[in-house]
Amino acid sequence: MKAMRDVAALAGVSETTVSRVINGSSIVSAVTRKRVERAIRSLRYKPNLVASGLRKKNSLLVGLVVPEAVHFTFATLIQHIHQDCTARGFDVLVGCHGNRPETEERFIEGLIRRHVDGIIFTRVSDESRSLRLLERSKVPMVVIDRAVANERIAHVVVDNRAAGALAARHFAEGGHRRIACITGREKIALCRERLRGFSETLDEYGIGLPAQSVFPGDFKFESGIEGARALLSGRNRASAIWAQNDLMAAGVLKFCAASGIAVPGELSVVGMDNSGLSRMITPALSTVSQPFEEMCTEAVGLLMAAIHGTETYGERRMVEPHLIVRESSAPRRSPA
Amino acid sequence: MKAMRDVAALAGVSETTVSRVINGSSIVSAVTRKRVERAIRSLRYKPNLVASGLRKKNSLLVGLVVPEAVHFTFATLIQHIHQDCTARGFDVLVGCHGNRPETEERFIEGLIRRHVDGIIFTRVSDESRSLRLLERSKVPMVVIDRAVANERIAHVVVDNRAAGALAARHFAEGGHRRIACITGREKIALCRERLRGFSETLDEYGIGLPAQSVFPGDFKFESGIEGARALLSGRNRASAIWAQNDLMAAGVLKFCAASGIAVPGELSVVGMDNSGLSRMITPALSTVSQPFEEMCTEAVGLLMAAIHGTETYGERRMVEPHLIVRESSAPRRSPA
DNA sequence: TTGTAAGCGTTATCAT
DNA sequence: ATGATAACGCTTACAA
Repeated sequence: MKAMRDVAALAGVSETTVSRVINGSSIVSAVTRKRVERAIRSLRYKPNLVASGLRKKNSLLVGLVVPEAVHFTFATLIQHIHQDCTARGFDVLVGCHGNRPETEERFIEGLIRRHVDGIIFTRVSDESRSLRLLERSKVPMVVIDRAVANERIAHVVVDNRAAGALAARHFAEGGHRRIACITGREKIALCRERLRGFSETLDEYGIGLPAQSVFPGDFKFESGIEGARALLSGRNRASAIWAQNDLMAAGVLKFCAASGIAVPGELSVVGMDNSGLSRMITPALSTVSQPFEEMCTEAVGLLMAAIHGTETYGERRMVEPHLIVRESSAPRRSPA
Repeated sequence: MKAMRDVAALAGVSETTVSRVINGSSIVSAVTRKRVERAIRSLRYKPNLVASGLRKKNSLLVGLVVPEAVHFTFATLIQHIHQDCTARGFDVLVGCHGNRPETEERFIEGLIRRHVDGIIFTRVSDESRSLRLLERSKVPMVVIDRAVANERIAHVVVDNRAAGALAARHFAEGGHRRIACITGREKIALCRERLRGFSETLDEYGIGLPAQSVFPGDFKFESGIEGARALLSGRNRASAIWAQNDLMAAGVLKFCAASGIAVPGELSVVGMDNSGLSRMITPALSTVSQPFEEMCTEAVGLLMAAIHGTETYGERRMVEPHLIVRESSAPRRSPA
């Protein structure tokens, strides 16, 4: 691979001058510039980012740590964050921690060794151990999607309480009274927030949410099926279920299809995420949409600010979810 | 950030010795080793991979270039390749080209500047322009999933002809005679291969595949809907449709649900990929499964061989698809 | 077993 | 406007 030295030799100038031409850093006469540019082209010279990174103490690299890649939410984060980062000249190093704290920690440590310029981060859960590691390392970082309130870390989240409220209000205004919820793992703060918003809004309508109407799921399709089985068996079964993500809501629909329960005739179902899935299944899924693109833009914006020296500790960006009503939810037909 | 020099000073040895302790490269006496290790811990020293990479001429970095992240196939590739690479000590730089040749080229060029150790690559299409760039740069690389026969590049593919054959045989043996196909973009060789396997297998059964029974889709959900509309309208409509991916097959099911066409009663549908979606929709989708995990293992294996100096130009690994029959396909009920 | 010195390919500083 | 030189943080001869 050709180096700057070769270009300098061919152009008959010093390496310094070549560097100046490439970086446009300082004034170079028009003639030398032409000569250097010609030499660069003819040698097909490509600057070595490793060397310049070592010297300039940057890497033009952003580390993105997510739980997994095969998952609508995180695939979407990868997509948009990648988009915004490359638009600003940064490449993206992706790490999946598979919800294992050790893996998360190992990965973060690797990013630090690699001197990435910044990190965007969806943690395993409240139990994540990487935080102090990161605070010590002084690498600019932004937490996205799974944040914990009152931490001294910049973070971007959807208003999860509002998300719960949207679903609750939709059901309550539709005349539903026997309302249930399938949650994600309790160790993840946003699941508690969503449930809180859901529950307190039902309260406002004078509708209770007894413990047996809350099924503890894990964000996976199968737990939606299990949740539906639990919430729809026995007497006094639910007439409306909010699943805290679309995958579990799809599980509910699957259970209903298999059990001959009409949706939305006998049961209204709402999910969350507005994943591609929600348009594809039948009936099309009503859902609480997260503005992922906006979240990612905010996250990358915050990170870039931090990279350029702005203090962002504890900064919080909260974006608003909205309800998308499709076919899986409807007002209650007959009175309770 | 602490450097080796600080460790050396604290331990009272030379930087060389510190390096030796860290790399285990050469013999160090037990006592010095202890001293150095203690110094490393107490300073929380982390080796700078940029500096060592510059010197050792490696980066422990693999570039993975795919069309997009929000897509079952490519998300799966990201997941497994990431898994296999990190297991071998490599981090993964992900780039999405969005099926734009310029973006693809720009991204590849960036990877070369960054001196990644290897590249795994799903090209835009047969029209991709990055190939000569890569050949010149001598960066080890492996093409996955969208390969073109007879290129002097290592590649890993599923046997796409066999995939088409599996679907065709399934329909033919089920007594279907009016059989149709929704393809992906013709510029992608694997779509032509799939169609070829499908068509020639139908031939073996004495079943024709007239041009109007082949709908040119684009791998997206919507084109599945359009394809179904086209193939199921008019007289003599298809009794079986193979969509070249699950997304389009889901579109077909959506169209049927909306049009009151019973699946599999009136129409059998088979997809391809065995995406998560296929289990979730109703009826559950029969599909031709690609062994992604195996493909990724092969790809990473090939790449690592190349990185370690083995010549892999033109090497081809072909893995076998298999048919998964779920609810969306069944033998024809009544005689033609 | 340990250390010295040179070098990886850039860029920053200081001269000229 | 251009160049010489040192430095970024590490590893690898080579020497001791």
